[in-house]
Amino acid sequence: MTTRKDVAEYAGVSVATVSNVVNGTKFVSDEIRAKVEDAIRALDYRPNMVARSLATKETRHVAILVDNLKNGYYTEMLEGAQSAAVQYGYIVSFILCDFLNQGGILDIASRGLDGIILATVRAGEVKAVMKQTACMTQGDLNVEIDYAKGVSQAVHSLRKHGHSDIAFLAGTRIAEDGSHIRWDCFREACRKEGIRINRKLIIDANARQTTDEDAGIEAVQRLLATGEHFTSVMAINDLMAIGAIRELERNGYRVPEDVSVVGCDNSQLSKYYSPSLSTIDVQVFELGRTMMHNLIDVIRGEAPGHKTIASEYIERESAADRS
Amino acid sequence: MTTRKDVAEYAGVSVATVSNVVNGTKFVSDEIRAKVEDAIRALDYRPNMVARSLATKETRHVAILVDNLKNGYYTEMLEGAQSAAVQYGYIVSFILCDFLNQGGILDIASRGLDGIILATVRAGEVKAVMKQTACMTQGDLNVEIDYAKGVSQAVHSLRKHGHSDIAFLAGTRIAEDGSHIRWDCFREACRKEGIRINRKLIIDANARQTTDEDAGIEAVQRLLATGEHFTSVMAINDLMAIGAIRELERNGYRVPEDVSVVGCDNSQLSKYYSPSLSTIDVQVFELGRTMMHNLIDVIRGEAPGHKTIASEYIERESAADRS
DNA sequence: TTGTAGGCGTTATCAT
DNA sequence: ATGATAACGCCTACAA
Repeated sequence: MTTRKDVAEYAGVSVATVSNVVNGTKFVSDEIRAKVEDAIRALDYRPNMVARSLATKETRHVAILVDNLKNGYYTEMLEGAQSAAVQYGYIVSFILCDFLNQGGILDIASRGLDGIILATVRAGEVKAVMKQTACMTQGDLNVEIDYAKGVSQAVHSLRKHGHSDIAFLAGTRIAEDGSHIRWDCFREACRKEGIRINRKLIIDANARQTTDEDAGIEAVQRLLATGEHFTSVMAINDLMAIGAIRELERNGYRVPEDVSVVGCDNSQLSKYYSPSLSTIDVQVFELGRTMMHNLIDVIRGEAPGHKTIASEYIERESAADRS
Repeated sequence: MTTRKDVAEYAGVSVATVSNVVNGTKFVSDEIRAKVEDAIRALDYRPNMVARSLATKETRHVAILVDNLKNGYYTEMLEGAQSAAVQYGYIVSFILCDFLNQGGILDIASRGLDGIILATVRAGEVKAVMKQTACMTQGDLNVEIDYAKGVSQAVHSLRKHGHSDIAFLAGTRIAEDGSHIRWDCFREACRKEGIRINRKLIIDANARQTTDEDAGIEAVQRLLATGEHFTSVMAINDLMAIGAIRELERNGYRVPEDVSVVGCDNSQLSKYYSPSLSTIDVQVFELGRTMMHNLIDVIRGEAPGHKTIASEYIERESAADRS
């Protein structure tokens, strides 16, 4: 491995000068700069990031902590995050929450990461332990998702399809992962559209810890048990929506002929499921990109700008006029 | 940040001794060891990985290079890889091929990564450039996938369902991503089952560069154009299979009543698609886990053991007796 | 404008 | 069984 010293000797200058041309730290005369650059080329020199990190306390290495990679939401966010990171010369590691327990946290603390994005329900838990590194959630990074637009488009569309009795499947993590925002948006959208919300059609806080397909099934069971009248269902995410459809069909309801169903996230599934799922698309790639962008701002001591991520209702087969 | 020197002073020993108890490098008397351990606890000392890396030339930081994260195949592999890495104290970064062009390669070369797993079609391209780091493909790491089992189970099942005219949608990257292995397995399976392969039903090397849903659609169009008789279709992956189903249905064929369709990969989609897709499950998590395990072996100078990853046919709705 | 030298936190080689 | 101390490759005052 060729070091900066090699380059200095080859070019007949001091190591400091090499540093200065590599980093542009100080002004270097054109003549010497050329000599150094030639030497760098000739020796195929590449600065050693590890040594640089030791000296500067800056690794240009960040991480993003996610619950899992099965959910397209997270992977798209990772892609977005990487797209921003690479632009600034940062390398990004992913960390799965599951492995955090296995002694992982402490290990991470010693790696000198410049920052960590916490894209997990367990953000608080992590923050409490990791004092060494800047651990930032979506909120800390000053980026928010404008669910209002997509949700209100969805509610508007449902109303135009003749639905006024809308059930809402909220899932359980209502306070932690931002789904309460969707609920707020839903309420607001109904108000705007002049739709009266029937409290009994709000299926809230179920027993299970996740908002997956089974949660959707269970929610519909509880919904049907109420005996209340409804013609459409909005779910907190696509998986719950799919579970809902499945359970509705099992009970003899046709979707969308009898009941319209709307999900949230525009996951890959929603497009391929049958009936294809009407859902709310959130620009998750952009979300990831912005979070990383802002994290790097924070690392550099700048205040992160505020950004709002757009959402949009996408209508597919699962929502339509009642037949 | 508390350093080793702080610990040494606090415990009244030398820095070298602290190292020895931290790393277990040399024998340390119980008495002194206890003092050091107390100091470590009292000062909440954590060794600095960056400094350690500079001294040892070992970062315990690896990367895995993937084409994208949209494909569940890759994300499951990442999860598997991480599960092994964390066990040995390695942190893993992911790198998307797309961002490699944007000056990324050189940046990576200087980070002192201990190793990189190349899970991409463009492996050769990368290997040529990255001489600094150990770049290893699945083959280099001595792990292979036993497609034969799953494929032969599938063919066997199709035969029992009364299918003997099986079309095979091969896609285009037949030489690069291991799909030719599936083709070999298919041939072998047919031989074992006594099924004669009709060459005209092998839809090979299409114009497009990808093996996605559209490729499946196009393949079926070409298949139908041959005018040959067939009652079932095997596709190189799930997305192509779904495209195939779509195009078959558009042409008035019912799946599985008229034509049975089998995919490959057991992606999340295959379970949710309607009709749910019969497919071949490959233990991709285990694949990722083993690759990382073997990579770490290589890093440590040991020869990676050979491992075969299992595959298994999973029958769902899309394959059945002809009606 | 360029060079010198001390320090970043560890490891590892020698002495003791 | 411990302790000094020179690397590791780079950055950065401070000198020249």
